[in-house]
Amino acid sequence: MSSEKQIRMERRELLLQRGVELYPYYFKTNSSIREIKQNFNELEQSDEEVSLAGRVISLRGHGKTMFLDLMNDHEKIQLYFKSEQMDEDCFKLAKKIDIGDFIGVSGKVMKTKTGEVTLRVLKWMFLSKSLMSLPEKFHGLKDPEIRYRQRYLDFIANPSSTQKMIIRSKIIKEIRNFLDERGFIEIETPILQPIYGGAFAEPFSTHYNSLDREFFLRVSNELYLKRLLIGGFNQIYEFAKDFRNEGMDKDHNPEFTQVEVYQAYVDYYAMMELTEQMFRQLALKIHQSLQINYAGHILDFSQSWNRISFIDEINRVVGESVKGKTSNQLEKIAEKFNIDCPDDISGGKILDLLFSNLIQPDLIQPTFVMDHPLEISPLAKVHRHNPDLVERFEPIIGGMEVGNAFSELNDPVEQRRRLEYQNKLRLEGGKENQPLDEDFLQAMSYGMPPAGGLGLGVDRIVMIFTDSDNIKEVLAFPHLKTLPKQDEELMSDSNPDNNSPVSG
RNA sequence: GGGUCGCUAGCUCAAUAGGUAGAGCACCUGCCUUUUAAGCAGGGGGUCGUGGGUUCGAUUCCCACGCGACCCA
Repeated sequence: MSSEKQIRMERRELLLQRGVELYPYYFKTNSSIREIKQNFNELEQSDEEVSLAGRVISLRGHGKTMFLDLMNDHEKIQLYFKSEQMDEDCFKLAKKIDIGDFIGVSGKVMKTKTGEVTLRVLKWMFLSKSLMSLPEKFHGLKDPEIRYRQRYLDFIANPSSTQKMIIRSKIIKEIRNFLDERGFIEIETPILQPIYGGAFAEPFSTHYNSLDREFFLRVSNELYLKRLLIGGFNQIYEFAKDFRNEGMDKDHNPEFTQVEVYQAYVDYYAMMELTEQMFRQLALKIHQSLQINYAGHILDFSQSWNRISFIDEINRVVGESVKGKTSNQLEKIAEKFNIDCPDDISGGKILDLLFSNLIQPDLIQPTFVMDHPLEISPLAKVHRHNPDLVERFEPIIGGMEVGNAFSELNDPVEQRRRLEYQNKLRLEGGKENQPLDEDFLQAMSYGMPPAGGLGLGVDRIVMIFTDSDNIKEVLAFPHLKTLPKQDEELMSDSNPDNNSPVSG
């Protein structure tokens, strides 16, 4: 049995025995692959010696010469090793380079017959020896399971995956710039919360040892940012990792990133404008264009977004007015459209299902869906012209919800009523309904300014700007089910002295 | 939650009307001083996702399960 790993292990041992340094502490470079490619002519004329570091990603040996491709910082350059141009031992040692190794080299630039910019190596050293073979050089790595479980291999093998991470970083930076330019300040709020709230979702729970009580990973940071409004901060935002204890699919990861933005003294119309401006700026900075490709469509950010009414759209699609309909009547309508409703579902929830199934998928161009039922929006202010609705909008792009925004409810008495109702539903079994947060209600009693609030799903925005059809593509480490083997290991590691059988 | 498809060498993929599996790249040995999916010659490598069942015999057929992809709810 001689697997490649074993062969490489033996090679490693042999080299170490010979006193070859395989894992040195540093390597000083004086150039980069990009720089060499950009300044090739000058470098060639100056005859200057340049040094580079990187990972060997392919290797072509020719007896007394060899060609290697070196990758660093997602750029690639060819290296040329020639026996007569370096110390004999040095060249012999080069025969021990494996694909995947990190090496440091110095030499002079040249072009090959075919015109490829190449570094003619005069000296080199190992920086790190690899024990595993990399994915195949031509077909690369395709298996989505390995791509996501061993994401580092995906980044080595698939430049488009790397590119998505780079764009993600740019988007986050650009949203920060956009908000900072407008006077917003970023404030971090707790991820571990004694009471969760601010969204419809089941939480992850954990145990806080020193307090000896259950805590929750936040499903939202909304109630904390509102406390900051109460505390006198007028324009605030937070990039928040939120955690919702639910399944994963194409556009859901249980752990996801939102940017939540609050501004005092404005309503949801101001938040719509802010959203439009933000996406315009993102499109220009990321793609240098107000039109971007997504899922075979051209999304146009040059215009004001479409604004449609949640209820009007439902009325239109179901062919009758849903105003005043009981949940039983709504359930019958849903059935007509082959939409299954869970037991004990509320009327508002059914309307939400109708909307997301029948209307949302067709909303490709940027659209604001406005004015949702009060019942499913406990933190939003009542609509100024319709007591059944709230002032709320969801930005929809490419058929996907990318956020949620309100004219924020700031009447403490009404807020208590609404949260008490939510809590009642929760106690009756509504797992996604939020508990009553007395501390938050007390804060609001001191007076909260009128405000517009906006939450945007960063992962989904990145999906749109990278033309990705799956949220896993835009997460560095998407959640996957643990493999059975891993499960066993985790159990035995975490409970080394637990011999008692686990029931259930 | 339901349906469809997939899981074969490190990677990308074949094959078998049921008789213990192949290719390319990668790897090993040798040759090779401008190659670039280098080339030539030789070689090694597989619990065919897991567990049952049918069978003289299962990677192949059946059942269950796991993981993943897509579609539906």
